This record gives sequence, C-alpha cells and structure tokens, in this order.
Amino acid sequence: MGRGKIKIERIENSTNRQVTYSKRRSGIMKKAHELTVLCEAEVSLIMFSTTGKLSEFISPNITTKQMFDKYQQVTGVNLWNQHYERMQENLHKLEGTNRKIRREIRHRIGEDLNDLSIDELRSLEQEMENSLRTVRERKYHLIGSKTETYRKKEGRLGGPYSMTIAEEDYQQTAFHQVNGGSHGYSFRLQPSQPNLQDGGFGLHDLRLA
Amino acid sequence: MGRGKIKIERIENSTNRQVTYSKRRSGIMKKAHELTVLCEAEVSLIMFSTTGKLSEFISPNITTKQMFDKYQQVTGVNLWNQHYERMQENLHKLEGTNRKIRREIRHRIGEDLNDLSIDELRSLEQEMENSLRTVRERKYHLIGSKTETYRKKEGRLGGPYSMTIAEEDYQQTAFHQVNGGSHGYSFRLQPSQPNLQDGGFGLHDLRLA
DNA sequence: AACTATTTATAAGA
DNA sequence: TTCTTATAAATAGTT
Repeated sequence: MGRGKIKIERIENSTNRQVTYSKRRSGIMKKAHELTVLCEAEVSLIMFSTTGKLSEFISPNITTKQMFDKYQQVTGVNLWNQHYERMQENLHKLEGTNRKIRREIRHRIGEDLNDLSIDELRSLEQEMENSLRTVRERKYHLIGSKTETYRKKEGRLGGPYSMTIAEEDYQQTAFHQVNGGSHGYSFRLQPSQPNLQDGGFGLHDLRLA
Repeated sequence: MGRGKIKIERIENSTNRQVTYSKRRSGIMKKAHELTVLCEAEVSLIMFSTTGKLSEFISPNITTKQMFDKYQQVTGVNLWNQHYERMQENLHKLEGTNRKIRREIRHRIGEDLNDLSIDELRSLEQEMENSLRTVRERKYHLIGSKTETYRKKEGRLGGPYSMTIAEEDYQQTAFHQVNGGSHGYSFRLQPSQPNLQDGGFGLHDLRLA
C-alpha cells in the first residue's frame, strides 16, 4: 500500500525506519480505536520505539492496570508472583521469628510453662535468677551514683526525709511489693499476632485479583 | 475500505459486529507484527472481545511481563503498588514488633540495661521476681507429681539414694549454682534481625525493577 | 509535513 | 464460517 510494495523485514535506513514507525504507529492506533468503537472490544496497545519511546492506546473507560489484571486472570499467569513470593517468604520468616521470641518471653514472664520439662524449668529458673541479679546490680549502680549526686547537693542534713534512695529501695525490694508499678514495665503479649496472621491477606489475594 | 464506507460507531447487528471483530482483529495483529519487524519496535497488543475472549500479540523475544515492567518504569506508575504497599506495611509492622520483643527479652536476660531509668529497673526487677516465683511454683508442682509417682513405684525404702527429687532440687536452688545448665534454656539473641533488616529488598526494588 | 500512486484491508455479498 | 470482490483506507516513495 504505497508507491511500491515492500518486503516485511527490518528497514535498514534509520531515517526511513523512523518515518515508517511514525506513520504506521498512528495507523495501528487508529485501527485500535476503531476496533474499540465498532466492536465494543477492550484493547490495550503498547509500543516502544527502538529509542525507548512509549506510545499507547487503551480503550476508554478502562485502565491499563485493569487490563493487566484481566489479562492475568484469563491467562492464569501471575505476572508479579516472583515479587510477591519473595515478600511472602519474608513475611513468613518474620512471623516464625516472632512466634519464637514470643514463646521465649512468655516463659520469662511465667506464662505457658506447661510445655516445659523439669530440666527446662530448672535451666529457666537458673537463668532468670542470674538475670535478676544483673538487673539488681544495675539498679544499685544507678542508685549509687544518683545518691552521691544527691548528697553533694543537699549536704548531710538528716531529718524525717533523710532516708537515702538506696535505703528506700532496699526496703521496697525486701518487702517484695506486688503493686503494679506505676512506671509500668508491663507489657502483655497480644494473642499471637493480632492482625498479622496472614499479613492481612491470603495467597489467593493476588492470584485472583 | 470495503464495498461501502462505514461510520466508526458501534455496529448494532451482533453477528456483523462479531464478523467485523474477527476480520479487524487479524488485521491489527498483522499490523502489529509488521511494525515489530519493519521498525524493530516492541509491541504488546491485548484485546478482549465483548464475550471476554482474549487475543494478544507480543513482539518476539520479549514477554508480556517484561512489557508490563517496562511500561511501569516509563510511566512511573507502579501498578502493584497497592498490594506491594500493604505487604511492605505488614513487614514493617512485624519488624517493629520483633524489635520491641527483642528489647524486652534483652532486658529480661539482663542485657542493655543502660537505657532504663531507676524506676523502670525497679518495675523490671519486680516483675522478674514475680515471674521467677511462678516458674519455681510450676517446677515444684511438676516435681511434686513426679515424686509421688516415684514413691508409688519404689515404695518407702530409704538408703543412700533416697533423697527425693524435691530435696535434691531444693539444694540446687539454694546454692544458686551458676553452671551453664546442660539442658540449656540458653538463647542468644541474634544481632537485631540477621537477614531481615529490610526483608531482603528495599523499597526501590519494585519501583525501579 | 504533503502528496499521490499503489498496495492493502475490509464491507458487503455469496 | 470462509471466499470473493469492489471499494475505502493506509502508506512507500517522492517532493
């Protein structure tokens, strides 16, 4: 359809090739549009020139994304499975870790002890005692330095409020007070992974989007 | 281009519409192919008939997926952002939760105490004492029932090995032995989140894929 | 970017 | 459907 017949093969002359691309591109775009209107078809046409320039036609009242989704559905090929599966894998890993460390801490706060053997309980007790000792030491260390500062500031006055922080604390410790502790170190574990059971959406979510 | 000129508007006659779709579909496919060959362009053409039937043309040596990826790159519109961001969000949530729990555990095993105030240390100590008590109780409970079983089985014989498990254990506790404990309840925390710092891939991974 | 001779696509009919 | 064919449309080569 032109002054001469051409063979369908790469046009060697670069300028000529570009011109032909330009002409035929608009030709095919028009065809796509006509197909859409005449036959109520949904058409997605995407073209990249050798220089990487994008041209596209998409039927009105539909987006390219929708077209891709539909394409996936019909072909059954999930185009972003690769990305998806990597993320899914990581989620599962993290969830596993999460489960493990939740179990560990539950034991440390005295919950779910039923699944531990006597020996495991002994080890746990041992470690908790050691840790508790460390915490106490740290506390006394901190109190020690604070008390020093206090004494420097206030001098050695004595009187009804003269009990040092260290002494006060010692009593507290000795009495094993069981108040909630207003400076709450309290954290309760949520029933295992509240909103994160499945990351909020299942495997099918993308496949059947 | 036919026996008569037609207006580009929906073909009302259904049969005629289908026939036209069929003819023009192969026409546009041919055009797409020619464009590919003549101009070395990359073309993706996807069509759905009103009945939902898919037809597609894709340039050789490229996949539809690759075409989609390239399209995304160029348009800058991430087509699976929605899914991606939801997963990303969940990953971050989990990572955050893990970080928190790890911190809690570290405190419970007597590490990283420097970032706690005196009051926090007091609360922590308190809770650890309570938990330790729970663990001990559970241990004694378990030992109690085991000892009962033992006594029923062995009778009340006495002798050099007659110390009950409970007594034996009591001594152990009293001495505050600091052996490693061969039934190791030892878990060391990995340096925060070994391979999962970023879930293995950054935000840019998909955007600039 | 226009022109136009020719090829190609296809509408209508069989 | 598929084939035929008259005619419309697209476009290769030219200006």
